[in-house]
Amino acid sequence: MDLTNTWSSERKQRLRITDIARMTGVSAGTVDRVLHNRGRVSDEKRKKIETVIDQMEYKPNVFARSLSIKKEMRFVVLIPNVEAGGYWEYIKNGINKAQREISDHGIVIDYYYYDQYDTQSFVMAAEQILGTSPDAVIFSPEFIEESVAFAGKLEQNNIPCVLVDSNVETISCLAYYGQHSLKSGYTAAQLMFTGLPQNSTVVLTRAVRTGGVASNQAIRREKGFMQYVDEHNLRRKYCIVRVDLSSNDRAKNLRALRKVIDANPPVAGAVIFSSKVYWLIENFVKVGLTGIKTIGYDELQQNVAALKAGHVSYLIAQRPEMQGYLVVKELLKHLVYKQPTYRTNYVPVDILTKEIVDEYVQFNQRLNE
Amino acid sequence: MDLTNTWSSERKQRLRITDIARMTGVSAGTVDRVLHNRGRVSDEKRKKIETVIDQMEYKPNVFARSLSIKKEMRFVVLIPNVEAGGYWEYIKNGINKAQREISDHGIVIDYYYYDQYDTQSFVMAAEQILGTSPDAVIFSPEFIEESVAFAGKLEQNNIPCVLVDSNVETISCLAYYGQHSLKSGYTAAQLMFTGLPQNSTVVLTRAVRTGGVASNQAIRREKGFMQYVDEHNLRRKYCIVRVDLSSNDRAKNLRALRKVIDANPPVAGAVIFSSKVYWLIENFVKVGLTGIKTIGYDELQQNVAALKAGHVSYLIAQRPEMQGYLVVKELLKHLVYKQPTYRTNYVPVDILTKEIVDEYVQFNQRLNE
DNA sequence: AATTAAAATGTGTACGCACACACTTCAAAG
DNA sequence: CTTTGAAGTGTGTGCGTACACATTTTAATT
Repeated sequence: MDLTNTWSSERKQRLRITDIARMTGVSAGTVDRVLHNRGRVSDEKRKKIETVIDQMEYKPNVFARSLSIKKEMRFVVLIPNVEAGGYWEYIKNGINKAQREISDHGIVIDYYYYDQYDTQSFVMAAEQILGTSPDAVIFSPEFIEESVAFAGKLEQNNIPCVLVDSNVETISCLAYYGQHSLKSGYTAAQLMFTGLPQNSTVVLTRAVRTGGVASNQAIRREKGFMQYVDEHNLRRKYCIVRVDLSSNDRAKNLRALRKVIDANPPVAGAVIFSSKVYWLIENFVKVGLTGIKTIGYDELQQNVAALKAGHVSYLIAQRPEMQGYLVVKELLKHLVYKQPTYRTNYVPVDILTKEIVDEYVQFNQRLNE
Repeated sequence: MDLTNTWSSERKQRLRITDIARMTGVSAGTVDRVLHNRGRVSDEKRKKIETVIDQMEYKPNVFARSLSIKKEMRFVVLIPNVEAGGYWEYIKNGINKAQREISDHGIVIDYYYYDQYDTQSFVMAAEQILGTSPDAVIFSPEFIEESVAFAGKLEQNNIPCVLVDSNVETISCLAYYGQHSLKSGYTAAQLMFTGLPQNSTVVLTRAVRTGGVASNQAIRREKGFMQYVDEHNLRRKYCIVRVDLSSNDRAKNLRALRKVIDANPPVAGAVIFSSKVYWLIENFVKVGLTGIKTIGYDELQQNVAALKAGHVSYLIAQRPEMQGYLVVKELLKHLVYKQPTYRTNYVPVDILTKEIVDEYVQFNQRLNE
């Protein structure tokens, strides 16, 4: 059965449901039932309609489709507290952009926050969210066990969820968007040791919670970094020391840093496995240590300023707005458009230098307008 | 006049045109006239309506809007011949993605191609395009003078145009998307010389047209590269030699390369300022030169293979699908949605290593699905 | 005051899809 | 031969905007 001729002659527009109906001698309702597998159609007509749909490659008009679908759903976002200019503000901006796009579907997004350094705050927020029975949840699994538990309860209640920034492989969710932290750490090492004078010291720093635990991301980044070190037998050529920084006691941090630096001259490089290099830099200035190779993460305004001032050699970035945006879009794809999704989606490891950072930032900004 | 209360109580949905009409005691038609500045509305009512629109931040439903707009337009694309697996195929894939999204508007895209090495082919295609009076043109201004002339004629005929990949600042067009070639060349140099043993040779190669002219992009990249060299006084420490490669005579290229390499030992690095590093690598293998630092451009499959095999040290990429996609979307923004656009839009300089290239490629692919 | 044109405003329909509901057919049970 | 209910099929309306067209109001002119 070749229907191409019947068709193309009458109408150069795109194939509509009513066209298919006319061509197969049925009504639009029947075609609709076939398209959505709603049953209640005789085998004979179903096959005929399916043939036309396939042969003529029917694609629904997305605008009409979106207009007529009214979902009236509520998505909930659970992320660490958003401080102005901090990493999570970028993620949130991306989510906001997606929200603007989908608000016409009748979808609203509610935010809940937790304290990155306080497990209980996460557990309580999660509890609270479950009480409101949302249609979907977006969250960042900073605390592994608690996140697994939360995801389990969501699954029990048939609430789909997606992960952002940090990944926990054992969680069965719709999708994850974030960076391959191991590789980003590996890359940091690559940049650090290329051309670095031998017999010098490299300082690794991490932010730690009370109890001395670093974040998932920080741990994996360091692991990636050390993987490079070991693969290239660099422990023999360099002295690599780690300093843990706490989020509250700045004076103590400065002392610890100073001690390590004084004990291991000459320091030739430093990395911070969290998003606040600019703060590390401030400390280096206080200690009187300048002109060393420094690597940090994320294109926060203050980091970018430090990069452009020459105090930071490289920033490794991870398109946070994109992460936030895509994570929402993925829910839409699944819940509204019923399309398949990928579970694990790595965002690229972006390497920034002072010369190319401006275009990077501007590009992301314009994309997010 | 505060209308918020009147409103929020009756309806929690988004504000519609008919709501505004009801609230101001007019019909939807009048509101529509105000929204689109079509005149034919008394000052009194216009002001009243405008007040409500502003105060209540009316935003049209994009889906309804898109559905009712039927533009029936034809965009024309003029780019260099697309070879399978080549750079332009990526740009085209991005354009295709945009086309899929906007085909529901009734917009079609026609392709015209020219030979990158033949000015006349561009001129003739341009002529031909003008004859079909398209609604907009997307093109890549490889040949500067001829492109300026083309853009001038388009302007005379009130046909908006956008530039992709290569920029010509004197052309007044709606938008340009592409990479800041100077900075990408500068970055190549940075990567090349960091950690490179002194008193060695770096080979720069370019593809040239008949007549010995290199492409805009290649010229600017080399300029950026040499800018870095001069800023860091590297001519004293390194021997930098250039080899021009022609597109047709491969045997000759090999001889030229061999000659330069033999005359300037030891060669420690090589750059190719066009998208076919993999081909340069093949020649190096033939010459018996391996283990040197090599830098090339664009994530072509063959380049990626060479990168992952360790034959290429870095690739510099420029999101070609994104360029193609955004350039079409920019036309839409202007012609259909009448929103303002930016003239110059630089795509980031992406630095790829063998470890992170996979995520980069996959991310782009999924975005382009 | 009547006529007429222009300005102002209202009405109705198309856009294409989704879905509720009404209607028809038909076979099995009474 | 009717009744009954399920399976199969068609009709109609809403989604919110854009725009053509019809209608009413206003102002200018005779």
